Amino acid sequence: MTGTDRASRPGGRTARVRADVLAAVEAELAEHGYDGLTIDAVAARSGVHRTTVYRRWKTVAGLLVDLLQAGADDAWEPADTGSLEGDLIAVNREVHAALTARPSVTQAVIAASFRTPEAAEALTQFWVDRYERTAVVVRRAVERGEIPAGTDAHQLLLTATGPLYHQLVLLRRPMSRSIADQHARVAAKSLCGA
Amino acid sequence: MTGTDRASRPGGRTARVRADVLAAVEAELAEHGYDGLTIDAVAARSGVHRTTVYRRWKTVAGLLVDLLQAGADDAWEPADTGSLEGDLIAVNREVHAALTARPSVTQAVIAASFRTPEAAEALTQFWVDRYERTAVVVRRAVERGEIPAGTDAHQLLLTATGPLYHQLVLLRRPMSRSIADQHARVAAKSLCGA
DNA sequence: ATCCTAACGCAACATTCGTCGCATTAGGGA
DNA sequence: TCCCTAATGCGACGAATGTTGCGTTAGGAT
Repeated sequence: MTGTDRASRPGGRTARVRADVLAAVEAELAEHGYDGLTIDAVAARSGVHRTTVYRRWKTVAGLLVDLLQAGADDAWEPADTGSLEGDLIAVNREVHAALTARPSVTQAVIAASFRTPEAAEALTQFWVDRYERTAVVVRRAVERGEIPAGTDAHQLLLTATGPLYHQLVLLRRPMSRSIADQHARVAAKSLCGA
Repeated sequence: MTGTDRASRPGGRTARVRADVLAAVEAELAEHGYDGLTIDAVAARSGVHRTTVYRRWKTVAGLLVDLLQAGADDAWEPADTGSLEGDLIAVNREVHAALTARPSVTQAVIAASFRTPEAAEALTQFWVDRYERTAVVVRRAVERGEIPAGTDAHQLLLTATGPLYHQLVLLRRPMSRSIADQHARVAAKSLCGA
């Protein structure tokens, strides 16, 4: 026996179908937004049959989850600017760019996460991973002596990014990049009273 | 001529139907959450016919919007504790309670806002109103001399409440009340470097 | 008390959504 | 090259969702 997984065939056609479908998802997303994202429309545009899409991705949210994972940058890491404030500003600018892009895949995935638990779980895992990686900016700040050793990295990052997500995603109001920077500065100085 | 709106009849039966339907919405929400909230189920429970619900509320989101507006407390105003920090802590505790309640009508309406533009608009208006009313805590702090006169109230409130919404709604992770308090304190002291 | 009509109930219809059984195609190993 | 079968295509089906036309009921004004 070979010992490999017998029940999979990720070869040529399967990969091509996946690429076509995900491309169609992105295109439909750009044209009609998340609301107009239908399995039928994706199937029609990609040239793949409805049934195939249903079988492999199950739901609209599943399509977006796959798109999210396909586009996940495994090599991502936060910028190192030399100061906590600079690092947090860089992080906030990335978040700001992702949320104000048109169309925003991030916004679409967030919307999907409110429909099916699978999408919610995938998005949560994505963010857990991202916030864990970003925690290094706090550790570097501790090593530089900018902030005390016991600082809660997640809470600090939440202070920086939370206002952006709330304003741009939930309140659905605009936010300038400079205001986003200011929230990063507030977070960086949030320990001055401690 | 009377000059009143001729095309409306908000009388007895109409009001009763509305009350029954909204009560059914709340009950269904409590039992099955937002996912299990179906127009058919609401109609069946309320004893009102499907068609009537479709005609008056159109969508599931419309039902929640109406529930939100019906439950909007027009007399609401933030607590006055005597200090900016105390006021912000009180605000954050209200937000925390609303988001961690089970079932949370707020969470349900947020989910609905990602489905139809009408729900999104209603929720945005609701929050705009709430944040405007809450701005009085900042004005009081300015009068007491706690913070400078030019302080941006919305930005300050965003610093306090943003992390809560992000953690509890988008990241879908728990947050203790004491951490919520801490975010309020961070916001209150966010101007120490200015 | 009587009339008008907005709002509602009812049933049939149309559409969309998701599933199932079976035939066909095309990787990939022997 | 040949064979096996995973993956896809295809059409039909059932269920859920939303719509329409029409008859009936009950506010509310006269």
